[in-house]
Amino acid sequence: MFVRIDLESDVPIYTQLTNQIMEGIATGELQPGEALPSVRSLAADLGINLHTVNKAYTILKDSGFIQIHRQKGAVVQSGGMPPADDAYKERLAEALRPMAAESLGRGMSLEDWLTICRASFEQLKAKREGRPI
Amino acid sequence: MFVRIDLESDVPIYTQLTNQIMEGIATGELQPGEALPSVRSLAADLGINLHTVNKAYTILKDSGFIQIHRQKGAVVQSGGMPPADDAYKERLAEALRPMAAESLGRGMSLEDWLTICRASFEQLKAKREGRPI
DNA sequence: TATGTGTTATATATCTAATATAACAGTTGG
DNA sequence: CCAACTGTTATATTAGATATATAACACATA
Repeated sequence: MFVRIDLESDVPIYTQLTNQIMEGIATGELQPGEALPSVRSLAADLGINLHTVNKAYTILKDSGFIQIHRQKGAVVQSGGMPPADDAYKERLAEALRPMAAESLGRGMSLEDWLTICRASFEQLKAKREGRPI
Repeated sequence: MFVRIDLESDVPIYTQLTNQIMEGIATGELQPGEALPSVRSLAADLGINLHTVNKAYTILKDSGFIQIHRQKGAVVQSGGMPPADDAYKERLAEALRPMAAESLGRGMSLEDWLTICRASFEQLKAKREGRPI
């Protein structure tokens, strides 16, 4: 697995896991229909508890990025990813606001800001496109 | 004061406070040299504890957005705001990554993403420029 | 029938968030 | 000088989040 957990980070382990799996899905490193490791095996691999992995899986299931077949395991969503609807865009804008405020406060220009935003997105997109489907 | 606290939010109160004061500074609603309310009066206004306000003030002081004169109170930084140096830009990019990943996963294009990023920044910037110095 | 899924249920330890009091050091206004 | 106001420090308590440890359950399947 490609997951790396930082136990020193102040970001909760289940959040790190959720983010990295989501990133894997976004970049195509994890293909639709592809099986994720079982909660027990991934927990063992990472040296963490089964429930911590389960919490990440549950979050991803609830937001629609994976499916969980009760006796078969977790699988990357194959019936289309959840849409970027208005509700999501609003949540996104809300989350971006404090960052935009701090950047503006530190004297960044709109161009500075957009450069970093663009880089963050393109980096992931490039990863996906450099990958066979 | 312009601060609104949402007690139902899962965002900690001191973080909400920190963000809103930072936003006030970024938009110019709070001018350099301007005094902030004392920890006790702001806490009373918002119906929260003095230490919660103090925590927000301490974070803003440590990051360089306000100064604290021990017996005079908290004042918006007048000696220049902290810069958007490489360390900050790296932290920013790191924080943006999970959001970019989810947006990409949900099928947003680079243009969709940049539109929302631009709007978040411009909204604050416009507020600042529509304000006399 | 044994094994491997996710799930549920308890229990525990540790840390964060928030509150409640109280006191201290130093400035400032009456 | 004295009362009032700053931030600061200290202690204690409550509630919740995070993470772990065990154990058991329901269900499919090899």
